[in-house]
Amino acid sequence: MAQYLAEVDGVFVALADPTRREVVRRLGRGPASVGDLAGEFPMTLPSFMKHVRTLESNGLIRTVKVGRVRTCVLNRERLAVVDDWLAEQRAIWEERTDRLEQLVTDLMEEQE
Amino acid sequence: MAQYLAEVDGVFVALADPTRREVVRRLGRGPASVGDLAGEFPMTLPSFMKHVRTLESNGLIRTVKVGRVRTCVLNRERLAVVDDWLAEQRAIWEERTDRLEQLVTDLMEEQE
DNA sequence: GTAATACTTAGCCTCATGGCTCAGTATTTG
DNA sequence: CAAATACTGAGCCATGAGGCTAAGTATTAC
Repeated sequence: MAQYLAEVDGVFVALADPTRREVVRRLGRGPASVGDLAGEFPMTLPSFMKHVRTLESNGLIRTVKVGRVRTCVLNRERLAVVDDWLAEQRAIWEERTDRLEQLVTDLMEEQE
Repeated sequence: MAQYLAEVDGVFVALADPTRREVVRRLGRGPASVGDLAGEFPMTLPSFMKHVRTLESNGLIRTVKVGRVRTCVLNRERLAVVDDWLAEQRAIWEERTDRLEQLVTDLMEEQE
């Protein structure tokens, strides 16, 4: 469970960076080499590689090196961590019988 | 659209911190004062307040101060930003006709 | 009206993040 | 085999995030 928490944290942290989210999006269209991916971002290769490693160490992508080219592949199942977290939030909300926040929110909007 | 990107970024950044995710979860059960929320975390009130402000400025919660007590309320709709992002990823994936990554992933697993 | 409560503000400190350069290493290519 | 390619490793640097203390303000309680 502490393990689980660490995993959730890693995934959210990995996705908190716009470059990394863009890599995930790009890899959604299909695998790509580090070099090709890097070409789409305004930074040097070593800098970009850090993002690749972050994504890989948090399980969002997998990579393989063949010859001198490292190919990156999206690990779609990993996005389920985010999905699950959202589902959990919804479940907590749905447990509630009252809907106090709606009331409060409405009151707050009236003040504007 | 740049506006949209900034919003997505803010929400992901806000959720990248475990304390803030926990606050979101806690507020899912109902509104709470800053003091009550802070009591659940091992940090000082000023430190905790920064998290509250981050959540509020990124639209994940709303707060109102009545007398000397500031009450926090979850803004559930804001989680849709994450939901939408995930849906977008799924849509990108589903556009694809081939399923090359599955092949690559399978090949990689065989190597282990 | 004094004291306690519940934040707020200001300012400081440390470490992690994200970017860079420069110098490898390993693979192709010509 | 020499040169180009595609990373990789090491190390530096600036910024910002997240934590702290100390002091201040506004409300409420006694």
